[in-house]
Amino acid sequence: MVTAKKDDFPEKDVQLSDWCKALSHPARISILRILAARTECQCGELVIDLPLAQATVSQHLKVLKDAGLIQGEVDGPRLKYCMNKKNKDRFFKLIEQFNYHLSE
Amino acid sequence: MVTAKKDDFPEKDVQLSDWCKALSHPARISILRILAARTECQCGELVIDLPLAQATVSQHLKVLKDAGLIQGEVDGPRLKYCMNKKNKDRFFKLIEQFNYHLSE
DNA sequence: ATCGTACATCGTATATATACGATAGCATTA
DNA sequence: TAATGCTATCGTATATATACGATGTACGAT
Repeated sequence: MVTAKKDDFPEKDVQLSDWCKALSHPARISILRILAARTECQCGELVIDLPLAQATVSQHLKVLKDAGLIQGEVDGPRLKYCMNKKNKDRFFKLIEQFNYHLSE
Repeated sequence: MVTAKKDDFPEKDVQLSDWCKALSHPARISILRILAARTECQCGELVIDLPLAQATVSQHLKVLKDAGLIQGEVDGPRLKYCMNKKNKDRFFKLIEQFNYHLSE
């Protein structure tokens, strides 16, 4: 990329594409499924369930966190992750609008 | 990536992540919007509407085509692109299922 | 104070993605 | 046949993403 052209596009589409990018790896989709099932979860538990090294899982968590789809909470001695429901709902609403717009 | 771990994940999640990846750039979201509005469209028309060079637009079209979200049709002398409605509907169905699964 | 546990971050290797100019292919038109 | 218009592909530069071992950080337990 000589220069990033991404921001020459409508804000809404940039937001939608950013969220889609956050879901563009099956590990991150799996993480969201696991978090939904357990309400909250430590990184270590995810490492057990996923075919990836701890550093890699941590990296995927960062991507989801930066996209605002999950959040980390300090729960006493442990760091627990959980879904950011507000943004999750925003994402699915935006996707639904997009679908509606395409189908008209 | 030393080795791609992608395929160690459930087929359904790989499919969903592939479609999300196809939507992970605002140019491709814009292209889908334009195609939906015009039913069908030539590459050249897209180049006019997007802040990108012709080669780059063609590359984005390839990504969408490879993901199965659009298709090219030879219409007499011209090559016209249009949505692949079947796969588009599959994608939004899968996304909806995913949302349902997360909300449970 | 030391140890162990849990996790983030660093460093690094490699693969993909983004962007564009240049060029090739392939019809239609002159 | 030559010129034109449209688009895919090549070549190339650069930015991001993926993956993991090693290391750093924080803190409760011994």
